[in-house]
Amino acid sequence: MRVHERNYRQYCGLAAGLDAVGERWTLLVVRELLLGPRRYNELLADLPGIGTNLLADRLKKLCALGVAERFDSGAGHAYRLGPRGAELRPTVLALSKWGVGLLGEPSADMVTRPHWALLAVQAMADASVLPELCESYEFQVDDEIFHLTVAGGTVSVQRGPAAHAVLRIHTDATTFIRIGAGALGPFEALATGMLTMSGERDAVLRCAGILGLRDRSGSPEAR
Amino acid sequence: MRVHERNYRQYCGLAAGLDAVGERWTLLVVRELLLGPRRYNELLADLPGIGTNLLADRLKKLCALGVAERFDSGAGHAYRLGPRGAELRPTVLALSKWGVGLLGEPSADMVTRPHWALLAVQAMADASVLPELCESYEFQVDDEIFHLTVAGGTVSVQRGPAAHAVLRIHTDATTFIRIGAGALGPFEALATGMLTMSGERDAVLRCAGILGLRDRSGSPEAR
DNA sequence: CTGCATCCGCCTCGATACTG
DNA sequence: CAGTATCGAGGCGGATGCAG
Repeated sequence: MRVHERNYRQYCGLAAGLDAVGERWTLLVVRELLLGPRRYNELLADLPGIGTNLLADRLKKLCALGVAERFDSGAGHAYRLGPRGAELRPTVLALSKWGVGLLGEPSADMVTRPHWALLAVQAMADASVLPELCESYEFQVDDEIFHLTVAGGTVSVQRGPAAHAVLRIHTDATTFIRIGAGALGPFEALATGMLTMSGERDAVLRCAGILGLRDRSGSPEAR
Repeated sequence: MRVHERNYRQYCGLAAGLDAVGERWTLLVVRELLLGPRRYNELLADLPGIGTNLLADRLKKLCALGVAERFDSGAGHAYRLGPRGAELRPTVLALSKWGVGLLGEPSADMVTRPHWALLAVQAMADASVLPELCESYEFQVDDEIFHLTVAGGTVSVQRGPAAHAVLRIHTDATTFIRIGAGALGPFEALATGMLTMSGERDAVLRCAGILGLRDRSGSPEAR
C-alpha cells in the first residue's frame, strides 16, 4: 500500500474532501455504493479498467473514512455505504448533473449500466417546478426497474416498481442517458420507438417538467 | 501536453464530470476562480505544490471546456470563470461542506487563505432554518471582508462590506475554518478572544443558526 | 470461485531550470 | 510575469498468482 499519501495540505473543506475522495476512481466507487450494496467482483465488472489493486486500495480507504463498510452477506462479504457515504450523495448528484451536459453521443467504446439511470434521475429531478404535484412515475431501463415519487415539492427515487404509477416508461440505458445528456429529445425518442410508455397521456409532460426535459427544436449537436 | 488523455469511457454524467474536472488540482483551481478573477502567479501562490506545468495544463483544459476563460486585465492577462464554471458552484460547495467534517485541528504544514472562508460560509449557510429572517452579517477574516445577506429563506454571500450589518465579526482564517470544522466552538472562540464581534447581541444566535453552528458540549476532538 | 496481493511498464505528477 | 522543457518519483493499469 502507499506509504506517503499525497495530499494538498490545505486547511480548507474542499481540499480535505478531495484528499479523501478526489483520487481516481474513488467517486465512481461511491456512485456504485449509492445504488445499493455491492460485492468486490460486481464493482470490478461495473468499473472496467480499474485494476484489482486500485479497487482494493480505494475500498480500504473508504472504509477507514466511514464512507463505506464491509459486512457479511451470506456467501463471502460485500460493501455498502457507511454513515459518511450517505452524506456524499449531494456531491455526487451535483457533479453528475453538471457532467451530463458534457456528454455528447455515446462512442462505441463507452460502457453503460442501467442502474446509472437511477442516479441520473435523482440528479435531474426538481419537484419545485410543480410544487402542488403528487404522483409517481415508473421507469424500466433495460432490466432495472425503479420509480420516482413526487409529493409536496420534493422527489424520492427508489428501486422496484411503483404501487400506483400514472406513467410507466420503458427504454434502454443508452437511450435514457442520451435524453438526459440532451443528445436526444424525449418526444423524439418516443416517436421513433426507442422509448415506449403507458399510462395517462398528460403525465408525460409533467414528468418531463420534473426532469427538466425539453425537446430540442434545432439540429442534434454531436461532438 | 498530454497526447492520450486518460478517461473513464463511461456514458454517465458523473464519469464525464470526473473526466473534465476530476484530475488532481483541477477543482482547487475552480475554487480559486469561483472567488473572483486571478492571475497565473496568484493561482500559483494560493495552490502551493502545484507545479507550473500542471497549472498551465489545467488552465488550458478548463478554458477549452468553457469552465474558465482568459481575458486581458490591464497589465497582462488573467483568468476568470467561464459559463460552465459558474455551474460548478453547487458541486464545489457540496464537496466543501462534506470535506469540512474531515478537517481536524490544523497541522503546522497546512496553509490557509482568508478568502477560502468565503467559500466555507457559502457551503455552510442554510437560510431555510429561519425563513422569515431578513438581515446581513459582515465578516472580516484576516484582511478579507465579505458579508452574508439573508432574505426570504435564501442567502447570498458577497465580497466587500455590508451596507447595514446587524453583526460584524472579526477573526483570522485558521480560527474561522476551525469553527466550521467543528474543532472549535463559536462561542468558545468568542470567549477566548480569538473572535471578536460588534452589533446586536441576539444576532449572533441567528447567524450561528444560519451557519449550522452549535457549541460543542463535550471535549475537543483532535486527530 | 471470490477476494484480494504482487509485480511491472507507463503515464501523470512535482520540482527545477530555462525562455519570451 | 507567464509560462515551456526536462527529468526523477510515484500513482495507475494490466496481468498474474495465491489464499480462503
